[in-house]
Amino acid sequence: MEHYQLKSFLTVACEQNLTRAAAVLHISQSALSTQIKLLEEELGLRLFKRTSRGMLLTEQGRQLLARAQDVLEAADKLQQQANVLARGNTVSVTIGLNTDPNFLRVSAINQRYSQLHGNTNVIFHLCQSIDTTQRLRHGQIDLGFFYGDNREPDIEQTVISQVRTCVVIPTQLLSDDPIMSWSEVSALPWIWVENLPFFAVLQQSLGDYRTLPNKAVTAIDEQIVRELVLAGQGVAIMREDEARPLVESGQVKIWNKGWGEIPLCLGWLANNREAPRVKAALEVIRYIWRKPPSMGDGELADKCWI
Amino acid sequence: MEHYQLKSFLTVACEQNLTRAAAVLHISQSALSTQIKLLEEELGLRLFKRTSRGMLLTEQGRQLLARAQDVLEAADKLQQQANVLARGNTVSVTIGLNTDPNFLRVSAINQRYSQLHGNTNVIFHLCQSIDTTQRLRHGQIDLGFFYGDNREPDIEQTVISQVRTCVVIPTQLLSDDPIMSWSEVSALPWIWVENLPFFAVLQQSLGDYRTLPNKAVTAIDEQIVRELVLAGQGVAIMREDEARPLVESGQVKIWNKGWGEIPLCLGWLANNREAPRVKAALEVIRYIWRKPPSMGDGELADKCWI
DNA sequence: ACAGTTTACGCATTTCGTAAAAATC
DNA sequence: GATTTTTACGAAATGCGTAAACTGT
Repeated sequence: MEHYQLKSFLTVACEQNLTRAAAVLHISQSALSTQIKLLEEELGLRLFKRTSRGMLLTEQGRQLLARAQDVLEAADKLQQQANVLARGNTVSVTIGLNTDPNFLRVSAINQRYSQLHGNTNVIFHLCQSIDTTQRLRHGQIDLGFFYGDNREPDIEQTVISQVRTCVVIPTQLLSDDPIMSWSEVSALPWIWVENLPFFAVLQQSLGDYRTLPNKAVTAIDEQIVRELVLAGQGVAIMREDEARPLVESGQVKIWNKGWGEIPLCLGWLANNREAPRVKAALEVIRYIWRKPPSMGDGELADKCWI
Repeated sequence: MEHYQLKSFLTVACEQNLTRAAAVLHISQSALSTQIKLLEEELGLRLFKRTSRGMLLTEQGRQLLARAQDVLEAADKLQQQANVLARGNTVSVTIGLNTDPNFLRVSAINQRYSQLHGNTNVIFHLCQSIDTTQRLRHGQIDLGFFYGDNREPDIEQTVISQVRTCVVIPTQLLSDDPIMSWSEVSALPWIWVENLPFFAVLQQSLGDYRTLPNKAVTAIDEQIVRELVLAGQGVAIMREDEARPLVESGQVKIWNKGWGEIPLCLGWLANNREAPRVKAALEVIRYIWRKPPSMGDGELADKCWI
């Protein structure tokens, strides 16, 4: 799957016609045809429905086009930032986020950090728990949040908080019986996230129940889990705070035996332990996470619009 | 700039050594060497410093690696979602967001939407104002937010709100004189966002002052603007609500002649005017945006953690 | 019959690998 | 002098274009 294939995919989707798209891309129809064909083969599905009047996106193609555009956009940004970097520059402390910024209180962290250390500044960067170690080692981030334990010799860590997780069941999937056993729940379709250590916790608390859940769909990230749960596609494990609004709107129920707890940790390179920016950031984050968030406080307060 | 080059870039950065990286990638050292060289030439900067012990990321390389990893991650997600789509599926209404979800009240929108229409669900997708039209036309999004006016025959729109914008000046760049004229401000370095129509508004309100600001840096998106402003790299135009916490933390001041207002619009394909999911979503969004957000309400209420 | 996509096949470009040269500690 | 990157060049692979075949309206 190469960049030029995605660009072709996008262009064909726009033009809805191979001939015109080929003209736009300044290549021949036949070359474009094989590009699309190879891309479809690689992805293992049909992106377009071929009609006598042109190429029409399939539903699958429609959904993947959005993702393809994400890739192209990210690549654009890379190119543009390269242009920018050919001149200006910026130095700062960089913090990796393994989940949504609001939950991690980035706004409060930034505010306090820059109050205490006016000259430097914080850059937040999204990255999955699983990548944190790697990104720390190569200096892309100075500190990083991640779930679970991650004992590696060159990385130090501190537990920031315990995150409560729960099993959410879309109302569509509920049986009449209000009480469900693990065997009943595990038989339902599950929505799975690769590389997210939430399930290990559930397994612990369930103890004996060794049955593995029935993985119906493997999702890509937490956001997609939310989409799929809302669509009633399956049961999933979510953070409690994320599940709450879904419960309140009546779309899901929480399975009362499915509660778990997982540590939210903050890690940094042992070598950088004494670096001022790291020490400072660590102190700030510990301070911000000492107290639970509440209305008049932290991330909520400075999101207020009035 | 192709996918395999970025993968090579990442691997070399990880291994800090061409020879090892080549082994990981199952290609020869020489091939890898030329790949990196070509990538550097294309980007117009040096990604690595060559030492006798291997390849070390430059500061520019470090920053670009983060972006490259974003691209690779997006590509991974595309591949994974393709795998998912080879089986399951989901149907829903999709809404494009041109700026941060919290500001656009996605949580409140989702909550009300799913209360009223339990069977469908909302999928939010980030996309720049400039892309909204295109994404609407090709069905990637059913409705989309964008800034400013965008009169096109096949797209209908409604003004959702007026967004107040202001000119923020990092304290580092302030002169002693508390009152600054446009010629003084425009002479400062500016941080620019391609494709964001904030400046047109400023130009209107300033009227006579035709001097163009001194564009020091062209940033890639709003998040980077924020980073660069915090780093004191230049003056920028931001949404008022985004600027407020920066002002409160004393990092920037607002230039009092720089206030502007720009419409936040919601658009949809004229052809889809009667589609139930579009009508329903439109109604919900209008309702949510009728009243200003406040503490007990909407996006803040359901982010509460206690 | 027409507008469009797919397939076949030779050609051109790109990329790769081997091996030698250059650079740095 | 050991380790590592760069350069040179022939070989392999990949993508491209022309032209013919195919498909549905």
